[in-house]
Amino acid sequence: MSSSNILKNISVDCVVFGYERNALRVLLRQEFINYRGRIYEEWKLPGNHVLREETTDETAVRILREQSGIAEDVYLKQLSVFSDVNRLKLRDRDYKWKKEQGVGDNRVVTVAYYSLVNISDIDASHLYNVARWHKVSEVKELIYDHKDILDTALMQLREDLLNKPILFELLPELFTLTELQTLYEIILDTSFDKRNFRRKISNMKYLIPSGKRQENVSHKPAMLYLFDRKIYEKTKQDRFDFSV
Amino acid sequence: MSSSNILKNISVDCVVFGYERNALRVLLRQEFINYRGRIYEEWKLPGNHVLREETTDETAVRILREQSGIAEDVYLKQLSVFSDVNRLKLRDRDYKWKKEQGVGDNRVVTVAYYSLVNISDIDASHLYNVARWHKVSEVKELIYDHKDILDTALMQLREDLLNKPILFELLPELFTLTELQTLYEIILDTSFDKRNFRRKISNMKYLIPSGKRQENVSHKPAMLYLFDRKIYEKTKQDRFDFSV
DNA sequence: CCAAAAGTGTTAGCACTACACCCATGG
DNA sequence: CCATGGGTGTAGTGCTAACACTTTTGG
Repeated sequence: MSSSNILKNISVDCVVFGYERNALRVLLRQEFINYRGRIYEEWKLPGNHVLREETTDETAVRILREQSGIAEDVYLKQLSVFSDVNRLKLRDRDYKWKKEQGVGDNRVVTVAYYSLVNISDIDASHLYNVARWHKVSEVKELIYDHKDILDTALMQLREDLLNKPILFELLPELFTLTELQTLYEIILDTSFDKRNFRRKISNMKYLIPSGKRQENVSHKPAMLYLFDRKIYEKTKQDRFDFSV
Repeated sequence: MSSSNILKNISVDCVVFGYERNALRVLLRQEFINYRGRIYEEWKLPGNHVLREETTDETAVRILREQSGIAEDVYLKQLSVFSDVNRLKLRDRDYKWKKEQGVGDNRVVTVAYYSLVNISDIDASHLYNVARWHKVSEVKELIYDHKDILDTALMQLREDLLNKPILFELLPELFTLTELQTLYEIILDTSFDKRNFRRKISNMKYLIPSGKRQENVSHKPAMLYLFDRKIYEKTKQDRFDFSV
């Protein structure tokens, strides 16, 4: 990568959320940092510098493609800028490693994005370097300020899912109402009454029973639903409700 | 300004909203651009490059202080990054002028903030260069992509004021309920029923009658209210309501 | 027939909407 | 006494929350 091609002071980091085996997960990349004679195993968010001829949105798409094998259109939203002067220097070994990467500046402002993907859509063999899905609830420490970024993304996701039908992005095309409810409950860390949840769902005209049912389950097979984006775009309306 | 001190590729622009004489206003700075033998009068948002040793939040505060004489704590919120590759080149005369400013790079990613201030709190004599309050509804064209930034800020403001008690930031410390209602109506471009509005208000525990009343008005003097931030912080609660 | 999850209705309280008149003040 | 904006109540409607049992399938 020719350094005149990249903006040395600006990067993009992506918080890629997925949902698998009853847990919200985040895609992290592994790096090994050699510091004072010891090898540290570190995890970081997929990220990269912004190229001179690219918007930050394009950088985010490129990161997803190059580092996660995510080729299709996915939900991607700009979160926030992280610009703390010492964000790369919070731990000495991170900073030393950063300097070894050779991009040549130690002041990097990063634009964070978050993304929602359906894990089963992703060809795991395309995952760049060592990248793995981690349970969000079990992520303790990340390189630089990436744990802050992850925490911010999670807060934003919780807020967004109350106002926009985005959780479908985490599910396969066809899903059951119980799967959807469980997903809401896991991310919001709460629980809902099944009947009330379904009544609310049935007011959402863009959530459509597909006619197909689960197969090979040892209980009454559930109806599979799908999210119709076109109907949503047509019927959504701004909420006029200043409640706080 | 020594150019080694500043980040050439990163700036901050501030959309400063105020409210005066029944209109939402925005603070704009005037520049005269000499282009092909003609002087163009241009308006822009207050903005500047980020210094090497400062966060973008700090840049925004500095811009408000230096360019608007806004010294006190004001409401300030990060909006979004604008990173279009050609955002400075939308009009040739803007781009030529930018190059004359001598910061030395033509690829600038800007972090936009929006701010809410009480115009009467601001000492107008401190306004830097020529800066004036413009009716938001009458702003037609701005330099670079600043009109886009303003439009985005207005949309964000409309969304935020439905969910957070931020409009008080635009009013004097003591205000009447009619003033508050008019402010909502102007920004949202709608109208509310007076009794219903007041019922809603009376559910907001942090909105307190001060005991004082208007003076020297030729009608029944209205009660003056104040916004109690401490009570708001204590009593606010997350809304669990996925309605869309 | 057992285990497991699917699916379904009613009631009570609360919030939102629509709507019209009297009150207090300055001039 | 007039003009101006301040201030108040009620009834109907729809959303929300709480709550338990029957159904369908695989094993």
